[in-house]
Amino acid sequence: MTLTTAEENYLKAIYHLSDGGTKSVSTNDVAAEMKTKPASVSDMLRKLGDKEVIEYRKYYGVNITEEGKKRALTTIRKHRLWEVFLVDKLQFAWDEVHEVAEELEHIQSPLLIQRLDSYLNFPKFDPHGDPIPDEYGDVRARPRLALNEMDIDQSGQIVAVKDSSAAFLKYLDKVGAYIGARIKILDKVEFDGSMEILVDQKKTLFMSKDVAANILAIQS
Amino acid sequence: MTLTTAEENYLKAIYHLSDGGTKSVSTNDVAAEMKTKPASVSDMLRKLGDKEVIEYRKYYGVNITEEGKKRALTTIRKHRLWEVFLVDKLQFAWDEVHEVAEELEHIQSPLLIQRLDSYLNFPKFDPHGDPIPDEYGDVRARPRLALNEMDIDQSGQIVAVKDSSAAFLKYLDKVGAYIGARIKILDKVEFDGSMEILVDQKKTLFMSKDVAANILAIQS
DNA sequence: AAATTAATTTAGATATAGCTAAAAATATAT
DNA sequence: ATATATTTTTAGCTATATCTAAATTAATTT
Repeated sequence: MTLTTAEENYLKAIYHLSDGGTKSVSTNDVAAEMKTKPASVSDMLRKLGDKEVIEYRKYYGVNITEEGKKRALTTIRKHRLWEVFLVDKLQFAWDEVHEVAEELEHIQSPLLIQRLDSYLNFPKFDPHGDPIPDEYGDVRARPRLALNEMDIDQSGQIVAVKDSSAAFLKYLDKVGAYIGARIKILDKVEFDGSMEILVDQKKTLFMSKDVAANILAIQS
Repeated sequence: MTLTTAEENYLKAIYHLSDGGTKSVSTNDVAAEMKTKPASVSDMLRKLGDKEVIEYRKYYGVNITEEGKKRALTTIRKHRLWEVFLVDKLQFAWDEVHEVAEELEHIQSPLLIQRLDSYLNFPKFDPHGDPIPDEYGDVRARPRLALNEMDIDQSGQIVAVKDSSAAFLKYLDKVGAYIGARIKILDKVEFDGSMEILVDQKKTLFMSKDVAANILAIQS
């Protein structure tokens, strides 16, 4: 059973909204995520239900099935591998890759993805720090915490952002923070939660608690 | 004015059938090329005419416009660059790339193509030996001749095939001929036109005139 | 428990891209 | 010049994916 591009996009949205299939999702939430109307969503849910990638009970929202989860993870895997390709090989900035990857993820060729994975050296994370599911849909997430949750003198590496709006990504770029940067917490101001952070052992950065809360790191 | 994937495919077919825009093309020919019905083609020609990429006079076939030529060449450029990527970087065989490139060519991102071109070192020919149009649609074809048109003792390099059916490509692979192979004509049999050819200064190949006529080379 | 509000579905549109069958236009043969 | 054959177009239908407006169901108040 093949899915159209539109169906794949809906399924991916449902997978994300359901936190990886752990909770059910409402028609309205899907409509908001897909930037479309609830009426269009109802139609699509019926179709996805017929194809047995979701379980659909009218008026009571949807749950993703095991088959649906597998399909969604394949699409996510393809999206993230293409993002790695664009950044590592074609010198795209990490805030420029999303739209193109959104198109590339729908190319149908298991061989292509297998070869791409190998060509990129089997990366485990995309340029935003999100984990890349393996061929079987297994994901190894690493424990991440926001910078404002780290203590003074702790060191680590930036691996992701919570807010991936273009505005925020541009700001990070400007101040010299990036995915992969090694960081150390130099100081935390009790009063407002703002922080002083050492980046790559040379640059010192001041940031508000709001900014710090949107940057995720792994400890080292 | 953007074209849909289907429109891009029709335009590409019309470009090829018209020999690069030098002659007009009939509805029936387009239908045969696109493996669809003439009725469907009529509809599409009206649409492409409205978008001014072809000039369409009912019952008298179509001519591609300058704008249409530019669009078709962009699609061809993308297709061929992706083919180079698949063969050079992802170890695809040259007879496996067509279908995937047929999908990849529709990805919309001028930046992507510019970067891909640079990443591949601005290749001038695809893995089948066909020329890759530059950003402005310029194509530099090199004079090619079929092996059966070459004389004894002439040397050259295989750059393309006329018959690119899977069967023929597989046969070439099997006997050790490939795009890029250096060749030398050792002997030609008057009686049936069959030939003896030295490949890469080591392997000797016997081939019928029919096979030789389907392999194109440049002289050196 | 009835009324109101919110969420969701259905009904009836539109646009794209295809199809078949019938009609119309062009080309060819007698 | 007329008849026949070929080519092409039109008309009307199907499927996907969207929409708006109306109807229905579920949830919340009073």
